[in-house]
Amino acid sequence: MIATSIEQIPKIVCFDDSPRGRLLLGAAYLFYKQGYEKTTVRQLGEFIGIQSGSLFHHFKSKDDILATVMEQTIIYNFARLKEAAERSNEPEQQLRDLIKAELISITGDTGAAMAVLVHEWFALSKEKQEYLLKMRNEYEQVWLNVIEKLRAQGKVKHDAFIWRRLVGGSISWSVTWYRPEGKVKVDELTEMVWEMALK
Amino acid sequence: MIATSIEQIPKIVCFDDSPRGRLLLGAAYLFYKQGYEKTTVRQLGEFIGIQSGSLFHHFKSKDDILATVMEQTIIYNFARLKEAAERSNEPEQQLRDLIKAELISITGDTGAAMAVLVHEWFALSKEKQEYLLKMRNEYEQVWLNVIEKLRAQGKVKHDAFIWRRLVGGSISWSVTWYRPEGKVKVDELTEMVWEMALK
DNA sequence: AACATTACCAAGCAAGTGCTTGGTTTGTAA
DNA sequence: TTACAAACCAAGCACTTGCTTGGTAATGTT
Repeated sequence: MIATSIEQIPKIVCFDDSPRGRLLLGAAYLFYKQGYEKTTVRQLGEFIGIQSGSLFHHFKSKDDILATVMEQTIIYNFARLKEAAERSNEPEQQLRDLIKAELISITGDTGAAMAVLVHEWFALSKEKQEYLLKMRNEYEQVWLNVIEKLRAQGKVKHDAFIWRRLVGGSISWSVTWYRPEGKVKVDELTEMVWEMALK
Repeated sequence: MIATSIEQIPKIVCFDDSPRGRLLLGAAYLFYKQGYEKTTVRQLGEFIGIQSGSLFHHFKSKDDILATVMEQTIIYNFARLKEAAERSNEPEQQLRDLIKAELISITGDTGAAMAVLVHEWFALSKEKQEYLLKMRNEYEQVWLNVIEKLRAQGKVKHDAFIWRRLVGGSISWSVTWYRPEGKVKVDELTEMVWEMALK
């Protein structure tokens, strides 16, 4: 059910394979599986194969580890979202690309890290929340730009913020049930969300 | 920002005003605001005005407190959902009533308790998860019955489970942003979700 | 070969954790 | 008034927590 060492778990693209990167990978996995509070520094140390005290050579606190996991996750997925937005000039297609990009972020290669980002948000100190929120706002702006174009074309009628939140909810919630190895493929799911959002 | 005693917080209809009920109310509030793991039995005791040890006269473990909060929340909101489903025979109207009922559960009187239910799910022991999952399935069945009727009428085309999860995601996600005292009223939000779901 | 930097270990401290124990107070009903 | 259970207190036990300290090994650069 739950892995006991870092060799048994899949890589996450956000983290390189330096000692520090492996530490973050292990942390993301354990925080994902057990939650931040339930994961002890001793367990994390054992998981990646070092003494618990040695963690604090790389990071100055447990909280700092969490914040770094989240930061790298945001940075990576922000880049992916922007890339998706630039793939087309046609807003309906742009929307499709954004939906798919976000679904992949959440259910695909960075899924565990994204789950941590969503789930352990308020385990963070206030200052670090504030810092990460700024990055989050940039991310949301990519969405809002596309939505506003759709509104200008009369294809979205409601308030852009609320609309985004409803659609974002559908997508984010998939972390609780979607399994990439199941029979529903990401492209199908993308299409379903897209239809709900626009029709 | 965060209350320091139980008199300062709003009541939750799931819990009566016996000593036990007040304990659950305080627990729901603190678990909601801080998370289950971060809330200590000492803090909970102080919050409701008794010694931490006295909590264990009412419940045999901290885990047991959490499970009871969740159980009562499910029972109450299951009743509310069933009531909503029985308010009409016309599936489109039934759907509207279900959406509104769930939005009220999450954003209204039982909001904090529902947030705990969603957020702290895997802080529970496996056995208690299993027990509560049975109740959760009954709850979902109410939804699926209505969706199947809509499918029979050709108003929903996709798989019922997935459709429910996308709609449920939009609704559940509202816990992260919706404020009842804001300008958007529940009826408007209900309408928006309803349109997304059906059109 | 010499040095500097990075990575790590072994041990442990101070504080906090859930929960137990043995006893006292409070409310209720006969 | 007596009887009894429910509600609670004061103290503390056994254990775990994040993190620090002073040192050693590995790595890379000149």
